[in-house]
Amino acid sequence: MDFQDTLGPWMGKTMKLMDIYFHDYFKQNNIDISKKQWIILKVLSDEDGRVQNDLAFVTNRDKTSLTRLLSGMEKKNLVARIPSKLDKRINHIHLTKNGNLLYQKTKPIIQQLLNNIQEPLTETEIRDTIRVMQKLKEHLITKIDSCDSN
Amino acid sequence: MDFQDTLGPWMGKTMKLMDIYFHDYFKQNNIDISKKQWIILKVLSDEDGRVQNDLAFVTNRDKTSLTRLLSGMEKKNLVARIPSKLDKRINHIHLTKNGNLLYQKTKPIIQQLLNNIQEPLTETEIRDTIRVMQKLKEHLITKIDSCDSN
DNA sequence: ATTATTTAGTTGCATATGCAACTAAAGTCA
DNA sequence: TGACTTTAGTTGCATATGCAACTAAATAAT
Repeated sequence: MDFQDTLGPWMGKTMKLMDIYFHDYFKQNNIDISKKQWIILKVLSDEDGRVQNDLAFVTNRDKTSLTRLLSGMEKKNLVARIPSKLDKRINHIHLTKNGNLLYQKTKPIIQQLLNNIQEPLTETEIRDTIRVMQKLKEHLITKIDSCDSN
Repeated sequence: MDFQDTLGPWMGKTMKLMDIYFHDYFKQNNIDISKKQWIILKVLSDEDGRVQNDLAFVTNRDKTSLTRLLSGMEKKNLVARIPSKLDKRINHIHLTKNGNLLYQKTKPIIQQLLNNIQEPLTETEIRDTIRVMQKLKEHLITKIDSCDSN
């Protein structure tokens, strides 16, 4: 089996183009954040005040990576770290007024963006492909877990 | 349309797990290179002595990123930059003996790895999903090009 | 109660990435 | 031939990532 005929490289190239398109689209609309920062805004908009560690988990990111991502966003006044009074180790992460405004501004733009990206695909193609991704993801999780114990 | 129901995030999560599995598998077999470095070895093994800029293009990478990736690989004595005598701006990138040995060592491991990853998928699922990726990729290329001219 | 362990978060180090600005070598054109 | 443009590659700066090692706080164990 040749590497080029497997899913990995095709997914990689396509993801890269999606990221570039995402970035360009934001830039054209004067939205000055990265995709990764946007995802944090989205997660917080769905549920504000999440615990930092939790936020790292749901965004599939090492906690050290999140630490620095949030530091950048704090500098831009998009989010705030609020230490819990019950457990002094914990930070709750909150959207600032500024961060929320920016997120609201991105909402219609993201809708257009998602439509544009998936435009050439049928409903069935999208659904089937997502199902394949889910199957592959579950499979990889079991593979990776079983490696840990070796 | 909700972001979570689109292809992007599913592809992102799955790719991340594939990268982790790739990394772990190499580590278990005492192969001390990253996936990105491995791809360079593979491309050079298929066609040695490629021009540096060319190598950046086929690996979907900014030339500055490749500059530093190659510098790291040169330090590890995996590849060598050979300046062209016909055009003094150009470097031809060659596998070293050491780099080639390492690549040969990875070949059977990569075969197992690719089999393991795609194990739960049928031939049809793989083929259809690659076809969707290709369609999406072509679509994004036209989208991104048309943005440039705006 | 005091020690040991776990948990949340940060910092140091190494890798990887892209944009902008740069150098040097070729190519163009007038 | 001399000035303009293009091309290949590098360097500075900013962002992002993960592993290992660390601090401080909370739990568990004895």
